[in-house]
Amino acid sequence: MPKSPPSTPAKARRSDTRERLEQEILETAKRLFANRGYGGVSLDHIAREVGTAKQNLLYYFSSKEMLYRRVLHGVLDVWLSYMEAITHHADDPEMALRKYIAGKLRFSREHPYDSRVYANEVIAGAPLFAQEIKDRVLPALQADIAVFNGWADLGICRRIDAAHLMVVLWASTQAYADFASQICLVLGKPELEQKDFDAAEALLVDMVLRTVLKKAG
Amino acid sequence: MPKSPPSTPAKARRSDTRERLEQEILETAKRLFANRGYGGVSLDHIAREVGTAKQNLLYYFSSKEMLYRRVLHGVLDVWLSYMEAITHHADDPEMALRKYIAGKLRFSREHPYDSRVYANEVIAGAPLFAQEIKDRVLPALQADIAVFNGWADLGICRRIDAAHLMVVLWASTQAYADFASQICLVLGKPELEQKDFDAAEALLVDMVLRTVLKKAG
DNA sequence: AATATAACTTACCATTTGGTAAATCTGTCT
DNA sequence: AGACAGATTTACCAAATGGTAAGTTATATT
Repeated sequence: MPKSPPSTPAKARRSDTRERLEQEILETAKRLFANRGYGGVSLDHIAREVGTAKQNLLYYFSSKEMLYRRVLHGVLDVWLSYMEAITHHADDPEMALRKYIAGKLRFSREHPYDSRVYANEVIAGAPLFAQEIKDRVLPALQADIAVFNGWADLGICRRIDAAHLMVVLWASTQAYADFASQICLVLGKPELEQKDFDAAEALLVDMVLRTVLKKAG
Repeated sequence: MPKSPPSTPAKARRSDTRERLEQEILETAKRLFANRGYGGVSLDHIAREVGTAKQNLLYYFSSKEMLYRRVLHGVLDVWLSYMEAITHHADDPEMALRKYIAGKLRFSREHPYDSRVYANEVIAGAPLFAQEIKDRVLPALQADIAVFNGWADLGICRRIDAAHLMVVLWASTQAYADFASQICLVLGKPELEQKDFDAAEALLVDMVLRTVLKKAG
């Protein structure tokens, strides 16, 4: 078998492996930062896990802080990509809320490390992250809040404190990633399964719809 | 003025100052662990903040890990002390839930560092803490869940998934300590005020009562 | 006042930390 | 093949880390 088909542009291959390693470093760093926090992880630790030398990390990322910033940036990309449900269903409160809750729970299930990195950073007061949160998260949240208030204006749902509702939704869904270890203890199982996420979704949807929607009868 | 009244038992005075310093170390360590995580804080850092030498910390606490364990133990004491509302009002669902939500929010307001230390530990998978959580938190939670199920059995409230409801309550209330920095951003203010906690309480109580109670009409 | 003990400090130590500089290796292009 | 840039390792470094051991000061007890 030809180990490198001549049709493949040679130039691309090297930068491909570079990108792949870079990505692997980011993923590994994310996992470790998620579990032990920024201060609890050393470059050497990350490098060993990736299977390269610490100095090679510093070839890819100029410093530990820069590596962390890149991780955070990626986390935020993922986080935001799951958050567009409400504004995308701005005409249908029930659908929007269902999608939103489902999406955020899916995020917790599919990206627990991202969720925990984010949580760690926020708990620490977002020292390296405040600006990016202001620039990217805040507009998204405020758009969602505006949608809620628009519904109330139109009279198609009850007027509630949208900002605090967002907090409740955000905290409740994120808990299934961040606090999974303790939820497992409560549920008496080694790890969360899909049906646990389904149960969480059912409860949350129930709670939120009862609160937000105007009862027909 | 007599600097030490003879009536005061001399023996007590030395151990009093000892205890006071020990307490100050624990408080300072708690604050720093809360903000930067276990790995992000050094003994020297804590000592400087307290105003003593690192080696003196090691006189009071045999190692960094032991100090951290003591901090965690204290955190759990406080945490549990705020969690007894439900079982103390086991005859009145509405009152129990109101008190519970109010209590947990008060915990977040009055003990944000405790809350964050706890959150950090749980996010990390509770490596040093799993046993103590099993021994002390789990029974409390299961008692609460049993109370919920008892209400459902009696038909005085709807049958809901009590474990997940506890998660929602826990996460939502704790968020006002752990994620305060971001909630402030959303609310557009430098720090949370009492009225924000009041608004959170109103919304949460509204949501939970709508979900749990059987509507009269 | 003398002595024992508790409280604190000084001096050290091996290891680990994030980071730099230079040397080496490895594909790629002419 | 040889030059060249990209990728990786080797060799260091100063500072910080958790921790030990011995010394010094303050405080009780006799």
